[in-house]
Amino acid sequence: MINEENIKDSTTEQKILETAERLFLEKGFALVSTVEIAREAGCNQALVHYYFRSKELLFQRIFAEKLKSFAASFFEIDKEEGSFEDKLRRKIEAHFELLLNNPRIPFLILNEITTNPQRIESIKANLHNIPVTIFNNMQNMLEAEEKKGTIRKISVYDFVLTVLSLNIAPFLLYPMIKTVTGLSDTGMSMLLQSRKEENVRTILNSLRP
Amino acid sequence: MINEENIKDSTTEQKILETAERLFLEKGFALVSTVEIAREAGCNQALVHYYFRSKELLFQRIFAEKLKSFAASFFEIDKEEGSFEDKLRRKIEAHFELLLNNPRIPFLILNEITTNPQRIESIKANLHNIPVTIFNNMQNMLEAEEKKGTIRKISVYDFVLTVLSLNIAPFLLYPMIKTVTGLSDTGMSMLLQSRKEENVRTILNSLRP
DNA sequence: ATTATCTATAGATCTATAGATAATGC
DNA sequence: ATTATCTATAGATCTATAGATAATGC
Repeated sequence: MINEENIKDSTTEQKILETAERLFLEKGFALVSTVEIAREAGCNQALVHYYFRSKELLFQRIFAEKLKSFAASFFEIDKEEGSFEDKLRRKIEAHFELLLNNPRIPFLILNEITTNPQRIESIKANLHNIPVTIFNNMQNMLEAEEKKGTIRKISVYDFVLTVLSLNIAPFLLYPMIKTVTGLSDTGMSMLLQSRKEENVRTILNSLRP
Repeated sequence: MINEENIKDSTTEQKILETAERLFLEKGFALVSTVEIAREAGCNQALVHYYFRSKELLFQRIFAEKLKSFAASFFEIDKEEGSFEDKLRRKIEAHFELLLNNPRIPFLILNEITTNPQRIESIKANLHNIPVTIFNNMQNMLEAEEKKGTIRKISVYDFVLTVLSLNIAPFLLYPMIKTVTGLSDTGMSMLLQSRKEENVRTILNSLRP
């Protein structure tokens, strides 16, 4: 039996999409041309427009998908049981794991939001009210723990920003860290791997009363 | 007595430099054209090249200066006396204050390093071996405290990355935070102001044994 | 004389589309 | 017939420079 997915993966359309994704993640929207996408995909430049109409639409499609993965890993409700600490650890690690598998997502999102602020609205629409729900959930958890005396008082916004800061920064700073430390690719992936644990420790420690 | 500085500030050359700085900080190198710089500076486009030869040279000049401020606030040796905690607090706050006064520096540096990796080498050259000295100093301080039992064991790299992550992220995420929270400019500057204290608390707390 | 400013333009992109040709599906 | 692919090109940039003109400093 032939796998339809595999056949489709080898079409020109799919190749253009994959190439565009790679290039956009590498350089951001503005620095990638449809000429370059076509060249790297091994096809004619007109085909990029034939399949995706415009550079903007091609980008939006990729961007929306990446944004969704990112948000999902961060805002997903954790249904599994466990202590506050266990659940928190799982949340941080799941988010960090997504970034390990998609290390350029933070740059793409940041770059696009900063240089093209009106795109934020489409982001908000894309996420619906998931963030609000999660913020509320998280706030309840934090307040409950605080009452139990197991953690210090902290606003849910500060808390979320701390987690986000610690998790995305190593990926944003990747090129700088690599140069300053002189580490190889293997060395860098070991550094990132150990950073996951360090972030969990830092966050849990910082919450203590 | 006439102030020469003020006269120079009003020259076309100075106006081009200031406009370019504002625009580069706002959008990064690639998204700013010399046409736009000239228009906003109120002069002819050819003048941008007359005074600065090329867009690249104009950018480098601005970039080098911004990078220097950023590095200085982070790597400056703290000569004042005080406890480990006091010195650390001063360091974190000084860095955060610089960012409050130059909120777009992290974006500029990050964007430029990511899209133009070979520029990192010039950065390294620019900083000489200041970072190494500071890393060593910091490591000694951390080890001494660890021996006293006042803080947990932590590598100096992890520690620096934590401080950097927490301090730069609020500025990088500024547009996103503003949209998600719906805060006004005043509200945002209050949030950032309180974030400084929160970062100090988070970092000190996270170091406890 | 020298420096500052402008006009005009060469040459290199880049996006998007029109229209021709080739490949594929009934 | 329909879909995929290519050639060619219009129209809009953008950077950088050549060369003319205006302003300023001796």
